[in-house]
Amino acid sequence: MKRKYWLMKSEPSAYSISDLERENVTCWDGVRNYQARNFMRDDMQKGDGVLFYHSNIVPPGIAGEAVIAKTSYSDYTAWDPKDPHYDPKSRRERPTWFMVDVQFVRKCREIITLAQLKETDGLEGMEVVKRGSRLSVTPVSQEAWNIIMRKFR
DNA sequence: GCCAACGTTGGC
DNA sequence: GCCAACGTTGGC
Repeated sequence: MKRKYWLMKSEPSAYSISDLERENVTCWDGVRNYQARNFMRDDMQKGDGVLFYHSNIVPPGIAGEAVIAKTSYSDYTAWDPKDPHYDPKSRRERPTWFMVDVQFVRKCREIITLAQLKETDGLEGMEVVKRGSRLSVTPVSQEAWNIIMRKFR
């Protein structure tokens, strides 16, 4: 299957690119949005490229590159009443929420800021540059990926 | 801290 | 099934 590309948001106060660098691999738990879940559950394949995006910080932007290390499986944090993302709707026999494993590839030398992304020709179609975009997992086109990879240098 | 945008919930 | 109220996200 052809390699696909994604942008995944995280608040660095909760989990940053440096946390991923230290851990190497992490499970992307806590996603509680159906559209984002569907992308993870149905479309992500091992080896897909990931833009690791820092949200809710100044400045927001792409902080590094990662790769999908494991396809989706049940997000067990939904079953834990003590977890902040606990969801009683999700049953073990019929899980509502899913996660994937994400592996560190590299950090950006400098954050590629949202402002820069908005100014870059060819990235107009990216979800993250659109006004009011809140989806935490979004597909990235091959073209957009290539443009952004050039900015990593 | 503010608030626009958006998703979810629940009464009807 | 509609839609107002509410909660969350996330840029600024």
